[in-house]
Amino acid sequence: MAYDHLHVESKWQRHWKDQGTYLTSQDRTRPKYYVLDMFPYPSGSGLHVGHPKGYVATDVVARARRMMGYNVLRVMGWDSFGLPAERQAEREGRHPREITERNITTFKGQLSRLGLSYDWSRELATSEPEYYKWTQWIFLQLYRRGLAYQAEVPVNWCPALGTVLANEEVVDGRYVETGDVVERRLMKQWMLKITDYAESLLAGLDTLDWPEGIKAMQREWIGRSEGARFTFEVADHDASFEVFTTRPDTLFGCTYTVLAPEHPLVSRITTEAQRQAVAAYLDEVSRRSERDRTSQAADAPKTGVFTGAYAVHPITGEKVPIWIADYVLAHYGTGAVFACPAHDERDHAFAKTFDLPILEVVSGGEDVQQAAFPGSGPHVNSDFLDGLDNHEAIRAVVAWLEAQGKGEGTVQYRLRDWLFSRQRYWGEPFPLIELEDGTVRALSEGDLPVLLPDLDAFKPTADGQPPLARAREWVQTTDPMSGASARRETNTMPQWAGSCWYYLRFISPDRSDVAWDSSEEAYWMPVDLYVGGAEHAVLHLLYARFWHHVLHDLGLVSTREPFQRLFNQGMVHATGYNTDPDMRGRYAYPSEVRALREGGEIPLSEANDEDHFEHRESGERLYPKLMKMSKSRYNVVNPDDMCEEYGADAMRLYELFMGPLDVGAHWETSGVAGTRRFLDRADRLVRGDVTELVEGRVADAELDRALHSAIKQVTEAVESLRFNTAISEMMIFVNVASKAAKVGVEQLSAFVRLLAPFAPHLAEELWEQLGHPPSVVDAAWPEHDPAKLVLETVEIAVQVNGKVRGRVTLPTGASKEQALEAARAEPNVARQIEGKSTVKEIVVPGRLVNLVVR
RNA sequence: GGGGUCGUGGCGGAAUUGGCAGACGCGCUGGACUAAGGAUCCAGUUCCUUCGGGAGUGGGGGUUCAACUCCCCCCGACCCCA
Repeated sequence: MAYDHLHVESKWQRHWKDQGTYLTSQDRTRPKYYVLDMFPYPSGSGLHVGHPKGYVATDVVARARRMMGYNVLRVMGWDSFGLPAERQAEREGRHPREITERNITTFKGQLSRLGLSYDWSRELATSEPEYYKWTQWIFLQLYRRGLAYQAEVPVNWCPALGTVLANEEVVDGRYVETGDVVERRLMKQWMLKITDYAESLLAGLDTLDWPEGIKAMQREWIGRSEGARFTFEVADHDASFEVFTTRPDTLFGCTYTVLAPEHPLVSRITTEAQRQAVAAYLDEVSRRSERDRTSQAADAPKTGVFTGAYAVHPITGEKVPIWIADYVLAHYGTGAVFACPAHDERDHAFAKTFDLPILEVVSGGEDVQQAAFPGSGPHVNSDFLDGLDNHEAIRAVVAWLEAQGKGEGTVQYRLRDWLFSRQRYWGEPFPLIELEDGTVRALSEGDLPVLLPDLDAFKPTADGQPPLARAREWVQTTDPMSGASARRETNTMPQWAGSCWYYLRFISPDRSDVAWDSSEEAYWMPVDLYVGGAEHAVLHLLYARFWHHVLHDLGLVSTREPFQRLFNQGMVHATGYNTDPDMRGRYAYPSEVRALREGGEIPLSEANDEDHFEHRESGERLYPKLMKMSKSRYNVVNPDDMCEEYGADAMRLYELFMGPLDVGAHWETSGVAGTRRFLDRADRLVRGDVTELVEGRVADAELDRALHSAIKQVTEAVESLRFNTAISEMMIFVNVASKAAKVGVEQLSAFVRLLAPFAPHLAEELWEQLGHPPSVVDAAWPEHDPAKLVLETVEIAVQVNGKVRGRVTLPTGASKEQALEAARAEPNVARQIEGKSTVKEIVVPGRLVNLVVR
């Protein structure tokens, strides 16, 4: 008999709501545990089963920690500003606020059904004025500290969307979301000086309990490199340019220099003879994206053009030609490099292409005319560096440059300042005004929030101004300080802004006088466990850390780092079917797919990649591929359907049982049926339908072993987040208990408490069934007894020459001699070793015996 | 091109970190109870086998009494950086 999940789940969800079960406790005597999910952007398509995987995992942690005596903060909110709502609003002719509210309702409904233990009284949305008031306030803190500035910078401009995009939103010259073409343009933008915090962000990583891979990605993103900066004079001009290099030791191998095409010096130094060629090249370059420019492999064709001008080598005084080439980027380093083709692959390829000289200065490689030698070795052709290795040479040349006042050793970061403005409507307005004389003035705290004005069109204006320029009355304002007329800033903040500090707002979401209560902040911070997708490895996590470091320097938060432990859950995949083997054609819904094997139709669930797939209606050939779930690929599974058919508890269990939390997993709905069967077996067991229940506990070593092993595994899983094996231990307990002649209520009660974080609804029902008053949510977590894990006898394997030839059962703790004696007596083993002499005997207590014979 | 993660039955995945490969679950096969089965229960399920055994964790080599686990080479997948 299957239990009625719809009844059980609605019953307990109502009970929890009526009792306020999940409201955060005000008890400050217990140890705290702040477990946080990366809050979602409430998209129009709703949740699919991949989204709740992390939420279910954190829910298990939160519930178990609560039972272990922790005071748990468990919250959810919405990252609700963003471009998609704005575009949806344009399509539907509604306001983005309306779209956003509708989407939030959908998301919340779907999440609620899963029985997640969120304290919904702390719900927040980044697009609410009560929230973004404080986002603006934090911006003011940054601004006052000199960390926000305006600059004319090359940006990714998307004409179709009428906005700039962040570098990370552009791949291959197109917006990753829509495929719209993106071009490079110089525009005045707000920037945040995250580069000032490069060293701090780098150092902080060492203190964090994060996956090494994510830390490595952040380190790479920050890209600290040590090297030297020095100056080249331009021959016959009153001009010079700085270069940065990590290999100053190869300076004597410099045979030419290269400026970025956008370098300000280019137009000044280009000779008449070269002017036309340079102009043509600049035009060509402007059409290439940055990624195209930098993503060239060493063997990819190099482009560039000679300016006609020469630079003076800072040491030798020789003249070397100045080229421009697009592999040098204007805003990385100094926008200029010296080229040493003998020891740098890109320089080598460039020199080969344009027939420039190649001079070896580090020996130890092959023929440098044929290939660059980037390795180390004694220096040659290098005057005072001759004979030194790379390390010594770098130190010597930097010392020389510094002594001559021509340069210095320096540290360079790849990290660039954060482009912080967007020409969009649905984002936080800047708390800034511009006076008529052009000075920018920050508003004061009392002027916040700067509310988003209501508009009925959300596209940029015809003359290319951001949508907010449409709100004429809003834009035209007066300076609250002087009463002078002023204009409001019409850019808005990027979507990353709101998510930079939401974890702080959850701490005291109802305070209207402060962003957060500092004593509460001191109690709850840092976030003990932060779970979300690895796709935010760099951006969100770096931006949020940056703000937090600044807030810490301002004395506004008590910890240096916001997220002590980070865990990335893997994505959920499902098979998508496309008319093209490379998935560039049209997708088909699984229900439209027919699978054929040897000409006959087989169920889709049995098919593999070797089978033939076609569209039921059109007969068109289809190709299967396991892919990330997404609506556009027609391969999503809706959690509502799972809850309806199998129940939220079965769905929750399957999310975690699929495989390790941190790796991708393939969704199979039949697996949910499996976890549901487990719950049904547990239900029947606790109801006494399969075996006799007795008061107290029964003395049954096997049963106790299964129980205590499950307690141990589940308890460890709460720390390690390895839930799949923990669930299997609970299954084993139910299997063992179901076979036992009788089971004690105490033993079942312990099991139900283990089950509670995973399947909270059924666990409440079973807890009641066992005679306990509600709620199991606050029952004490069981502890395992190591003594119960030891069985009286143990079966060990007997190997002969490394191959298993038999098994013997021994009392636990048997001596080596006993083990050997029993092993030799085992008939099959005895036959195998008969007439042979023993060379070696290996005994691993409780595991195996290996007899090496000849 | 560089770096990282990984590769185990028909499928998802276990394996105390060098000690019985395939736990647990899905699927499948047979049986029981059934008017019925998308319910439940029982048994089986890596492959080959002359039923003695033999082979087996992407492929090849190595270290070891013992290798999914450690080392070297190769192939493949995914991710990140160029």
